[in-house]
Amino acid sequence: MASDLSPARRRSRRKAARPGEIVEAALRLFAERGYAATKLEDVAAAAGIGKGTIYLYFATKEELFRAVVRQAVLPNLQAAVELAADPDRPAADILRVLAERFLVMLQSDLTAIPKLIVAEAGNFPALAQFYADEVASKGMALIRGILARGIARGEFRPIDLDGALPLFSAPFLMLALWKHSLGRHTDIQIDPRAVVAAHLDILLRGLAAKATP
Amino acid sequence: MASDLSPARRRSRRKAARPGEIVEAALRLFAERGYAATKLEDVAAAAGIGKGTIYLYFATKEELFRAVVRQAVLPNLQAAVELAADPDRPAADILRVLAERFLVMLQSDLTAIPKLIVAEAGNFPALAQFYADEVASKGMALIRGILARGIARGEFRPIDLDGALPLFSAPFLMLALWKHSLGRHTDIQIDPRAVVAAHLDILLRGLAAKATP
DNA sequence: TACTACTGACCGACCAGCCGGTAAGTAGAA
DNA sequence: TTCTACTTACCGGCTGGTCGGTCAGTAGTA
Repeated sequence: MASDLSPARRRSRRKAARPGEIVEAALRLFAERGYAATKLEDVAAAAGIGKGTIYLYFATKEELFRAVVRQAVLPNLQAAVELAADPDRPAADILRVLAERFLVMLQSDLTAIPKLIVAEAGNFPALAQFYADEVASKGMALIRGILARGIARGEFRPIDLDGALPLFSAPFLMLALWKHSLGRHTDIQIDPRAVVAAHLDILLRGLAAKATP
Repeated sequence: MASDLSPARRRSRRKAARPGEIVEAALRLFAERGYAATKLEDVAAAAGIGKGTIYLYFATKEELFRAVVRQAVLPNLQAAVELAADPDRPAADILRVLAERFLVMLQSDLTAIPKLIVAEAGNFPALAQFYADEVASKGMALIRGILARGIARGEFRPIDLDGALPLFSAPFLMLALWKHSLGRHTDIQIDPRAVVAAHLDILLRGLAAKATP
């Protein structure tokens, strides 16, 4: 990464690039160790800079945390909203594409964000609220819209929308958490592709209006 | 709780009861704040004793954590295993009873354990491994058995078992995490009963062999 | 008096945040 | 091109506060 400490390049000025590098390094370490157990000194080392430099760009550790969450979350959410807006696609199709995109995201550290939020919600109420409003709330509205459209068009049978809302995302959450916690410490193998395939298979069949061969 | 500090009753406590009281208080605080952010001094206060007393029963904070997890997890797991062992019940029935039991557990703080494990797996590999082997592994074996039996009997259609394994528990995990993190910091209401009902409805229909009216 | 469950002041390691100092880079003059 | 004067990104040793863990002492019991 950006950690080439060779004296030559060390002091090069990169004011514009620094914040992004720091956030990236912080995400990596937060994902691995959690917020409390991550030392800013280590974040600095991982970013290839000195500890003091972090404070040129972020006032406190907490603010760095907020930046990490914001940077990781907002672009992806935006993309998902746009996808779902397409009024011509069948609902089942949209769900499949969303699932596909998740599998790609699962390669990166982005999916550690839910783990961090879950762990630290109690200690950072403001951050929790931000996430609840910006991500959870919008995400649920998104799914609700897709399901409602599917029902309206006769793709899906009528169901209790409120109850069904969390069901689409639950397996994705589980896969994300697994990857960044237990999955690292056991031999049990979970194949995300298989899980997602089974999920779509069972969910779409469970939702389907009467006739599905 | 156990925090009656009236000098009269204070010393009359018996050695046998202490560990359980401490573990109970610790679970409450860990659930609320997470492991790192919980001070042993506060645990002691919540248990109505002095800080030093904790060290009469637990060598370190980490060992107390392990005790909390063990005490919260093992009895419930045992009960679930016994339930699933009943060879006469239809598979769908067993899943319904498990779901029902989860809703009861959700009233207590026990469901904060997954949150703690997810958050701290990276920092306590041994604990993560314990949980992976004792809970995740056994839990998955349990579900696998139930699904396999359902398929063998023609209740369920044949599906990819490995992929479908995590799907049953995913919504429960989500409900547990929601209750102990985001749910505390937002107005969004999620009704666990409705989610579980929708889950069983959709899952069982998605799994069902051909004929389901 | 002897015993023991318990206490809480204290210690030391740890780390977020600070700040005086360093040197990379720049611009203007010659 | 080269020198000098200046700016500022960057560094890392230090401090103050926090908290896990200790232990000499207290109070209840027999």
